[in-house]
Amino acid sequence: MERVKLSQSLEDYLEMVHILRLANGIARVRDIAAALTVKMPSVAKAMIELKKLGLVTQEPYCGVELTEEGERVAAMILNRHILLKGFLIKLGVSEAIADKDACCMEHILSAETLGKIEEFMKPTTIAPSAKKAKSTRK
Amino acid sequence: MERVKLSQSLEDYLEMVHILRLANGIARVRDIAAALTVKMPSVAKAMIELKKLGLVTQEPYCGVELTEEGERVAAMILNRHILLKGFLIKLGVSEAIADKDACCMEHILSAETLGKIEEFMKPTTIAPSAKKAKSTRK
DNA sequence: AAACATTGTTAGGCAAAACTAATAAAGCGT
DNA sequence: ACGCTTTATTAGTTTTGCCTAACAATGTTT
Repeated sequence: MERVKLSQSLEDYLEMVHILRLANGIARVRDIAAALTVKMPSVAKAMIELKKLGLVTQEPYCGVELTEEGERVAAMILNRHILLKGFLIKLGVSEAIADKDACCMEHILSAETLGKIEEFMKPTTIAPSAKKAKSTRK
Repeated sequence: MERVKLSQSLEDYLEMVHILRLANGIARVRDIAAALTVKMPSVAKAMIELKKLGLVTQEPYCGVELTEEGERVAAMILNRHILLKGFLIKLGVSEAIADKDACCMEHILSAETLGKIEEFMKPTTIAPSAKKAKSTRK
């Protein structure tokens, strides 16, 4: 259980790889760059880091793939994002802003805070992995 | 109305100057460094930046003072911090973690989200979208 | 007042994360 | 197949924000 500590930036890249693969089946450097509004060389460098960390694989000039571990970590980050976005929307924040703010919050909040938010959301949310599943009826 | 856009780091320094002045009457480089767990040269550099921006003044080898504008900005940041900390505590987060997470959140949340959190914190106000009032009152 | 301790500053280095410019590989279009 | 466009990589620069080490000023002790 190698706990890899990713920078916020690398978390964003990893999450976007996951999202693009879910959406398009493939995560291309071009699209990652566009989605995160950075240039392609920034993506290339980030992918080198993520490869070093064993979270993604990539054959030259091909789409980026996730390793098993990468998939696990990316899903965790994405779940945080979804949780936080839903939370903000529940507070009355508009969807666009909720998405943007969730994207920042997802990298910094402590496990404790995330847990409390999850509790707060329980009645209405699709709990990603309900740890203490109680009245988790949908 | 010169809207100065501070980095998260500079916001932290400015806020800490304010906090130390409120607590001790004076903000010394030594104490700023200790409070933010950085070294003194980092504080010195940050103060140079804040001086350039007209937010603090400092005579060599003396405590750091806030300009009128600096005071205004610092108070705004501190208010955000207090709001967010209270919000997290209301969600059930422990005080120490609430303080730490509030410190991160205060730099990144949009005005809209802050506004909604403010509404949430004063249930006496007219609920804009009356869902189900959270019975989390003390 | 001289020596030492504390506090503050300056100089220089390092790492992260972005950028531009240049190069290389792939994919088409005729 | 040749050239052009798109996509990806590499090299090198910039900015930010931290650090250590060395130096300067201030304060305290005797």
